Amino acid sequence: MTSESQTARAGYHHGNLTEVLLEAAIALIEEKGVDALSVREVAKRSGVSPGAPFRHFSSKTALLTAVAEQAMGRLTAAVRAEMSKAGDADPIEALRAIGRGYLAWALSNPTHFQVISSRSLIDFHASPRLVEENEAIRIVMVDLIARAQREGRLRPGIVPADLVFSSRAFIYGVARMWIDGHFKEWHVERPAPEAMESALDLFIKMIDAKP
Amino acid sequence: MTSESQTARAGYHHGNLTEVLLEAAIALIEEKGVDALSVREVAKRSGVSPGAPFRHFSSKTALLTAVAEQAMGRLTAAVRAEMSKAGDADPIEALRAIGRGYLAWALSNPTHFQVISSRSLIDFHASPRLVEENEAIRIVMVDLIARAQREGRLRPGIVPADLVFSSRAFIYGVARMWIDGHFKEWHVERPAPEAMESALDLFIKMIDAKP
DNA sequence: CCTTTGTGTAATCAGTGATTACATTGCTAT
DNA sequence: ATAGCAATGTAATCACTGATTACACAAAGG
Repeated sequence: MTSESQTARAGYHHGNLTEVLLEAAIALIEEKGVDALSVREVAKRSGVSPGAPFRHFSSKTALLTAVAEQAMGRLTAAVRAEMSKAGDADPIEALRAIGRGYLAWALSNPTHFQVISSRSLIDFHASPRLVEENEAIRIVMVDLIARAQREGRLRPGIVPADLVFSSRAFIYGVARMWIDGHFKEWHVERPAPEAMESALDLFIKMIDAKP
Repeated sequence: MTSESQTARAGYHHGNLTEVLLEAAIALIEEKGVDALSVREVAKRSGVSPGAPFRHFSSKTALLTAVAEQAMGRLTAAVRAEMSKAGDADPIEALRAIGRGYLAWALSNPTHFQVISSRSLIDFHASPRLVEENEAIRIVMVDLIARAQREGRLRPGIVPADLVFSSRAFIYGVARMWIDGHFKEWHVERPAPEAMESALDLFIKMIDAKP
């Protein structure tokens, strides 16, 4: 059992450049930020010539899209994990779990989140995985909100379809304010996790029929 | 009365390059997007050598920060205009006016909005104007929400300070979803202005003590 | 064995932000 | 008026970027 299974570095052919490039890209993004990413640097880190990555990813955008696919998988996993922790007895609590999972993940993986939500760095609609996984979470929200209304758990006067959009907008807004560094300007002094949790709390309180 | 008051193009010295560069930058951003902006192109459009802009803006970031300052002025103007239309009898309605003005402006000036809210394109905290104008609007919100609570117009259980943050997060989330092109994925079929208006409506309904 | 297909290299292109040395201008003080 | 000075524009250049091309090498299959 030789130790070449990880890197698989033959002399000329690299073996599994695709994966290595992805890892290198992620590491680099996490170190220097998304804007400072260059495929040349990724290539250098992978011990390969500057043009090599283009054999595996047709463009820088394609590389970042692949990064986004991996990230999206982790995001939905985090959301689902938080949901199963909450159980599915209470639809409102399930919605809170989604928000919590989403925010917690965005907080822990700012650069990944940035890549996912950008539409100039990646080509979102060119990736079925991205589209489908995003849609899956949306469907879950639609169902939960519909169920919440049926069970009278929703504040009267709220249109379900509008709430789906508004919930997402709210969570996305909180996450992006963090990512974009707006907390300071809005005098959020508490640690980010607490601030997000209490923001989430307020929103849930606002949609809930009764405390 | 010669017609050189606008451009003031002498032979060698340009006269008012600073302003012309700003206008060219804005035009270019509006044409090709923020990412495609280059100071070389700005220089070319202004009929000047590639290095000239750096006499007036120490870096590309500084140029974009200047663009942001101008944009921020227009944003707060739009918000204030909408506020004065609503009058200040009802604090809740004043808050709605802020949200409406903000969203309408973001919708009409997507690229400008993108520049303002970015923290990698511009150096926000290096510009007193940006910081102060942002803070001014925030103070208005703080006051309005405090007043709303005093007058019993706020839904019980809402902490004013939390609502300031959450309101902004919500509005920012809606605006960014639009800017980042997330409406399609979230099945917002209606025209954007309507979608934003009804999202705003829902939020106001949620914070209001009683319809 | 020999061809075909995939993969990496080397060289190169056009375009970028930024810096430097230099040219030109116009204002100000004598 | 004119000498000097500070401001402003130019030209050349640097290191870097994403991307493309022609070519070198290697493994797989007939």
